[in-house]
Amino acid sequence: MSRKPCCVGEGLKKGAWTAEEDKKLISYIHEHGEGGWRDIPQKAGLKRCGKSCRLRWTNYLKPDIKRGEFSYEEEQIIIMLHASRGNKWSVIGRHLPKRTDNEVKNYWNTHLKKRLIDNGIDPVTHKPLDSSNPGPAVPKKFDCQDKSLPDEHSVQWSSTTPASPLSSTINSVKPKISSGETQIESGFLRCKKRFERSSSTSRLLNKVAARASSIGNILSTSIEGTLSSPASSSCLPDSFSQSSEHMIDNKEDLSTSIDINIPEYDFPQFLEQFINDNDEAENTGGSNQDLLMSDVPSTFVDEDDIIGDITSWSTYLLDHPNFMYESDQDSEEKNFL
DNA sequence: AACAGTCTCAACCGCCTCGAG
DNA sequence: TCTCGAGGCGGTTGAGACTGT
Repeated sequence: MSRKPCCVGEGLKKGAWTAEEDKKLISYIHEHGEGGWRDIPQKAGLKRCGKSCRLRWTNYLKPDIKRGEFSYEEEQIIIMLHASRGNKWSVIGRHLPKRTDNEVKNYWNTHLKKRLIDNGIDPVTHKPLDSSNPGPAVPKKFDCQDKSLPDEHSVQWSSTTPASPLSSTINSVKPKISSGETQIESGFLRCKKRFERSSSTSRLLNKVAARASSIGNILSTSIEGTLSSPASSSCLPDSFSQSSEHMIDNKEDLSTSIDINIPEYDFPQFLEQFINDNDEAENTGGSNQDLLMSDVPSTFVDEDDIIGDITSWSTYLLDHPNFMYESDQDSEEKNFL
């Protein structure tokens, strides 16, 4: 049995909305609120189907919709969540305040997907496209290389540079250097350079990728409230359960209070902490597994406790909601140069 | 200036989910 | 338990804008 299309009707208008129609819809919703979409066209005096009205409202007319260019941070969030959730645009959209799922979907299809492919990353699996080579397949050049930068700022990956799927994917999105290129390097690029100098580059990159992937899972899972069920949380340490409850309690905050444009940026600090923690762990024999060749799946599960201290990890995220955001250039220069 | 090719994104289509009766 | 329908979701389309020649 096939259902009749909802928008079959005599004289129903299709296509682009006019300013007049927008005005009618807005004033009706302001007066009566959302919902009851089927009846709205008639009541608002529109020759549109209810579904069309709903879409127009949610994707375009709603007052708290943010339009325009996606920031680098928003791009990272999209990639991270896409790696862990796939084409769940509504889920991804919920993590981007004021962005609609439709906008996220469009942006992925027209920008990010293309960029990943250009950099040799499969946008579906988030793994290097050259799957015939099981080794450390990587883009020929570090993907954050900005053509506008002087040569000394171009980081070349060596053939042994590791690339877990997510690290490859995230690397593949060139940060947008703000106009004027006064931010000679983004914090991201500097982090990469720092990693290059590190003797444990491979492990670090893989772990960062693994943890980053997990952040996506943690955030998604917690915000959707699945961690609140005893069944799902019972397998986790008590400390994490408490932490996740804390996250759930704050899900409203997470979804609404994060201002993507906040210029604060703790990523360097986070990396410092991460590197220190990692070094400590290695010195004490706590982490001796080289993940260089490991294939961290996009839906990475920390079964082997690679993300050992998940409580402090999630706590860090809660305390530093802007950890991925661009820093003040000066303070960052001090940290990295 | 004119045309063709490409890109962007608002809007549509059809299937799915879930709650009400 | 089943059916129905509203709302939600993801995939796709196509008009208009943009870019290159």
